[in-house]
Amino acid sequence: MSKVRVRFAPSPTGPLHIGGVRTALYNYLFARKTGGTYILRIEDTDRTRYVEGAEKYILESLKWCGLNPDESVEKEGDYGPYRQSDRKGMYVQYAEQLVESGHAYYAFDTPEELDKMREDLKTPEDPSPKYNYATRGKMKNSLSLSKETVQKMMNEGVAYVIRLLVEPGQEIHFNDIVRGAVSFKSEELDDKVLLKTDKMPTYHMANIVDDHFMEISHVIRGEEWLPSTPTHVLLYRFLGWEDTMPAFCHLPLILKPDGKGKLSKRYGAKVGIPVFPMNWESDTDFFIGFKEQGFLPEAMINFLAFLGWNPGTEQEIFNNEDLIQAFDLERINKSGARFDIQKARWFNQQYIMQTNDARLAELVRPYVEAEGHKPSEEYLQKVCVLMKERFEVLTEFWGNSKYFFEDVSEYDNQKVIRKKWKPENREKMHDLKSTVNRLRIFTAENIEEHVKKFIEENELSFGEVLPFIRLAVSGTTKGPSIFEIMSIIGEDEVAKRLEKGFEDFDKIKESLKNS
RNA sequence: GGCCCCUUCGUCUAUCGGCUAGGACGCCAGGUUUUCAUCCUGGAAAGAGGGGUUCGAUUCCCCUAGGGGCUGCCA
Repeated sequence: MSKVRVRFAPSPTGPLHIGGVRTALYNYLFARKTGGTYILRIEDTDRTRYVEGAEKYILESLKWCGLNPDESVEKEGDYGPYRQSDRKGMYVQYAEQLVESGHAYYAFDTPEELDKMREDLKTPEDPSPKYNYATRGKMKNSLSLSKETVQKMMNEGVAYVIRLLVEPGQEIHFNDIVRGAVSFKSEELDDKVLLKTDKMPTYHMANIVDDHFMEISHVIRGEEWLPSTPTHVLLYRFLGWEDTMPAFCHLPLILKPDGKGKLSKRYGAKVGIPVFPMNWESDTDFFIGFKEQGFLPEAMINFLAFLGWNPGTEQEIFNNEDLIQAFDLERINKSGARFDIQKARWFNQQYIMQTNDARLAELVRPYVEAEGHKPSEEYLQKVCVLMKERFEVLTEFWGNSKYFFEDVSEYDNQKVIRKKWKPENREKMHDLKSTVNRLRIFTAENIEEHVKKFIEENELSFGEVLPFIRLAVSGTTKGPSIFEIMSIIGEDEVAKRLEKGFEDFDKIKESLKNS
């Protein structure tokens, strides 16, 4: 087999959708698995849809995801340029070549005339008439007009496009790696525009020319391209490139989590789930990203890899290297996969738990600093040790861990105060505080030993004491071992919080009683 | 509407003619933790329907139904 060269070819019309990220991932994985080359090509042939900043966003997103291309606009290889607008001059000659060989023709119809044709020919049976063998004779093109008229219009500079001439009565077969044999009848195709009036190619023309000259071996792209693939096969054939035509691999779509349909950006915004790798902000739009929602790129990639593919084993956690090893185009599923944010969160939690303390501290630090605290590296890492299995996404870290960094201002469990707090034990609790505060060795083990001993000696129960130490020190009844928490926070701070907490509990109990 | 693609637990999926249909997420119950999370154990939960082919179909074929995609001088 000749060398594997694959490309991810997004269009810079906005932020890179999560489905695009998965397409990039599968291209990347396949290239790495086969020792091939993974290329990024920017498909910016539609100037009307060009969005400022989108290309940069795509590049940055891929970087964050760890899907760095071997060749791209930032890293030119031997097949450049890697931006289609920079390749503009290449396409015209092949479009012209197709006209000369009788496989394409000039068409002068204005957008208004096209609309009119579609409107006039529309019937209940055929609500969307095509520009094809049946209709092209009625339109203004070099097939329906006389040579002289065409020449005259060209001389006058009348705007024209070049359209592919598709003859009816043929079957176009091709093999898809995911779907197997697929075939279309040529009369179902339309005479697709190849070259637009601005001399820019359409996707159909550009992707064939570029894939050919970039020596692309496999086209791995979304299923939405399946219906236009026969047109692409025809283009390879008419250009004389069919013998080196790439293999096709059409990926199943990523669907909405609930009901039906393709996962869209609007939908994601509506239900508050990320649909983009990173935040996107423009004059008109704001979309939240996985990154800003507290996802680790490895977790997101692992999750995405399993949306439409699986290794056939029961292993689910795959790092980059594992994915490359296990990946196989043959094991990609045919049907669309629903996006399940819950599962994505589970993957993220798995990765957080696996992350070493130093890196986790680094990941979590921005959230702590955003709250105005600058803990030492050592301190933050200690907190991470205790908290790492207690949050699914990074953004939840602060809410669950703030008592390590600042005083307790409120208590999240009033019920336990109302039911179990005994003001008559106040004196004993005060003694407990003093006992704890006197400890010379302030380790979790030592605190635990002495607290338990104190409880026994004073004929208290764990239930009367432990929840209140916890609540006073952390403001919540949830969390890691209270003795570990105390040892990290330190004896002075602990004494202060116990004192204040016990006082607060008395007041709260009193006010709850009255209300 | 037409064309193409798809169809196993709620969701992601395993099964390449022998199935007591396996795993994961989520859910429920129990255990560990006198908290929470983690972890462990158990549970409920599926091959759209109808025809074939076959000794035997979730698996192969056909039809129906349902879903999705495409149907632009957008990609």
